[in-house]
Amino acid sequence: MEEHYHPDAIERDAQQFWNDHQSFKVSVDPSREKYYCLAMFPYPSGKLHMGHVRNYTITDVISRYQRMLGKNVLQPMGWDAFGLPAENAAINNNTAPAPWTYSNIDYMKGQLKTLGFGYDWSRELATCQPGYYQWEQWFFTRLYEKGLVYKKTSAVNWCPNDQTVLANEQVINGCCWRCDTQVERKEIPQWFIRITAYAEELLDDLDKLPGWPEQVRTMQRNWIGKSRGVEMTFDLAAPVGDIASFDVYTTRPDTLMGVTYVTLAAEHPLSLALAASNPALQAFIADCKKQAVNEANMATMDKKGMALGIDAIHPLTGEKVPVWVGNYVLMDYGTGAVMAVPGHDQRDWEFARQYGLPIVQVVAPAGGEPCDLDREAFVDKGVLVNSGAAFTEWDGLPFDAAFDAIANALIAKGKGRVTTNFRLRDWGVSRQRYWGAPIPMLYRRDGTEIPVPAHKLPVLLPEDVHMDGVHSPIKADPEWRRDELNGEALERETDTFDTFMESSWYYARFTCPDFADGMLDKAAADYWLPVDQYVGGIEHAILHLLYARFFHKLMRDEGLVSSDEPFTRLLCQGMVLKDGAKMSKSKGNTVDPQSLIDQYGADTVRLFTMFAAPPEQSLEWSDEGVAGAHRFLRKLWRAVATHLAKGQPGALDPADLRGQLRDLRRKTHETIAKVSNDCGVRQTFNTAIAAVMELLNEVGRLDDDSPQALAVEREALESAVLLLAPMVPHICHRLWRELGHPGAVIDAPWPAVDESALARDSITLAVQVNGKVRAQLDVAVDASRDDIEALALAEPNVVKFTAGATVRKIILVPGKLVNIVAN
RNA sequence: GCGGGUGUGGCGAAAUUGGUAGACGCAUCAGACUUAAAAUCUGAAGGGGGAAACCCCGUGCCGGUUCGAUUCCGGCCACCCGCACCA
Repeated sequence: MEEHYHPDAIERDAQQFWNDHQSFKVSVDPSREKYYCLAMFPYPSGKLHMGHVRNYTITDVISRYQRMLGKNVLQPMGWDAFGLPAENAAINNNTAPAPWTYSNIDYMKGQLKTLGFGYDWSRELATCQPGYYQWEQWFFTRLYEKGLVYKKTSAVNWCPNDQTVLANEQVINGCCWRCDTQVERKEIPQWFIRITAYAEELLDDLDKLPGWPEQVRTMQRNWIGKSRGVEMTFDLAAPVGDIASFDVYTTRPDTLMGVTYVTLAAEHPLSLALAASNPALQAFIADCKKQAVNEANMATMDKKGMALGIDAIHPLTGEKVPVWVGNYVLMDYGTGAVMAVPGHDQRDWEFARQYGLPIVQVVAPAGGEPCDLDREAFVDKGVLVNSGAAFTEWDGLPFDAAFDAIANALIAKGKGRVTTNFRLRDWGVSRQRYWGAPIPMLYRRDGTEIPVPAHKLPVLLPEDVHMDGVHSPIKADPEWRRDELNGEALERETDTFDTFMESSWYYARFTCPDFADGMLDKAAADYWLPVDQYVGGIEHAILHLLYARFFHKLMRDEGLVSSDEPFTRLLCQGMVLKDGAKMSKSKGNTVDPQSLIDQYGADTVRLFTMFAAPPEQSLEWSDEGVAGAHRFLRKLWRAVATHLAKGQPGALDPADLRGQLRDLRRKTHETIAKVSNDCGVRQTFNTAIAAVMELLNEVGRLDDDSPQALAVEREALESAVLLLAPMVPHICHRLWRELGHPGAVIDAPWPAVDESALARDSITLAVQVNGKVRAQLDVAVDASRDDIEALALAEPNVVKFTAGATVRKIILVPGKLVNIVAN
């Protein structure tokens, strides 16, 4: 065996072997247990960054570990190929999005190969291929026929100078990123999918996902935001045109008696009706529109309002309350109108203070603590006070009783009803951009729509286009827009799908990427789905993962898949940081994976990535740490080479081991047990690697060249190679061969723990006095409680700290410690 | 603003069910080998005190529960992620 570790040749050879043997190509095999391991597929942005490397290394380690457990492992890879950056890159590089995207895919695929990931490349797909998006278009028309798709007007960011729609990302400080013009909100017709029809199931089924991080389930629960509340009608004191009333929704009907005004959205029909004859109001509404469509902005901006000069009738008291318009009420949410209770809502309180509106208290702390509404609103649930002269019997009611009493009073008057409300809104899938899947809809002259029939699919996106930097080429092309059906001239929809559409079902298409007769091949999908382990960034905790869960249920209801949920286990990896900040081009703190692979080899990069932090935590990049990982691989190589140079080991006789040989064999099996648990259960690969490092340190301390010692050392080194094989597969591929095995290490079984090797004669206990460690005590493993207590009390340092005190009790934690409580 | 998370040596981290805080690695220092360097190996090391044995302090901050808290509870602070058209 060569004395020195040369990763370039070793890695080339191992990759050649896997390629020659088609090692990772898999097919349906009902006789074997399947394991589908999937990383969130990349956007082909140009080249791999460290976040990709981390994501795919974690996934590859899990895949290879599961393979060693004997499973039929599917690990595919593909490209989330549509999206905004391609349009910008095409403009900057004077090319079109398609060639830019395909060339990036080509380059990044080469990089993935040099990292040695075990993908079944025969299943590669890119979402910009017609063979992929045609099924998405077909599925959308199915949803349309089922009534799960509809069109409505909705707000977008509009640059009045460029006359174009902007993504949130393209709005910088409220202005267009190209021309710095102040962005406006504009209502345009767009397609929506009724995710709210599945809100209840999406919420309930979170309980069926014990393999997901609790934090992600909590985030999704809060995002869906199921609430029980009351929808009620406020009549106007005098009708405005044909508008005589409007509805509001509240989760706090207990505070209804504290309503001192109501606030409408700028786009509310009532606001618009009044604006027709009110130039000041027109100006205010126009001003309200001068802001981006972004909830974070909405929540943090200065609240502004204007009195509409009309009154509404409180549905219970019959009193008049003024109607206002406010910039913070959005037409998209709820009914576009809110009842204001400044005494018990902090936002309303601030608004009331600013405009001199009355603040009244109708809820008091249940425990009678003081609260001062001059300082802030009292927003907690409490008991009713001052709740109207006609309803004094409500005073003193706690929240639940107050909710029911007031809801019932509204119901009795025909002014309201109890409803379940979701914060979740329907999914707007229209994008006014070119580089996406065309939405398969056709329009008649009268504006009515027809879904594109299946035989006319796919609606192809032309790839040979010129980007002018502002407008979508398919919107600008009258030829492309023209279509016909049965002799009737029709116009095509020119909006494209949100790219979340493609990423919502790619995991299912990977089971049958070339299936030409439908969206999914049922046999393949039923065998491989659901995905056993999904791995990706925490930034996808809500949107992507919720849409994919939704799509899975839609596909189930179409009879395409048989499970309720797409991803059994989810691992959200942390970010890669450098100098404490997220690695990003804009911060200029990126590390190019390629240069590290060239310098140290893929195994070093993989090892450092897995060793530096547990997968769910952020990972602080360290060039010195990478060098350290490389050093460890050299040490592993040298350990095997040195061992082999000592000659053939004898036959291992486990029953006859003594002293350091028995200790080393125990360490070997303790390490197998720990690494198995760390990889298979805890998914803490950093501690798994640390355990193998400890084992190798012990091997280095062995000073015995007897045939029996070589046998123990052989077992330790072979175990180390097997345990590290998922993480550093190239070097382990070679070392396994050097150790004399004819088969490849990828096909070797995961090592088993010999329980008998773990046995000990004695153990060391910590002895505490009042919780502080005062001594260490070696005792026989079978020592009795009495013996241990006597030995502990006799320890000199224990005697010193218990002198003059009475021993109150002695706590014994078996195998760990003794705590003597004395005072 | 709302929702979720994180906080432990000079640094990345470990402590798996409430049980010896700092495993493993990086950086540092000392020693061995070497003409020298690199590489490699050995050792030291949380802070403070002490010749040593050993003692005191210490897991963002304040408080609580417990024989015992990095771990559980309450309140704060700082930073990070998401907020529906970035992917």
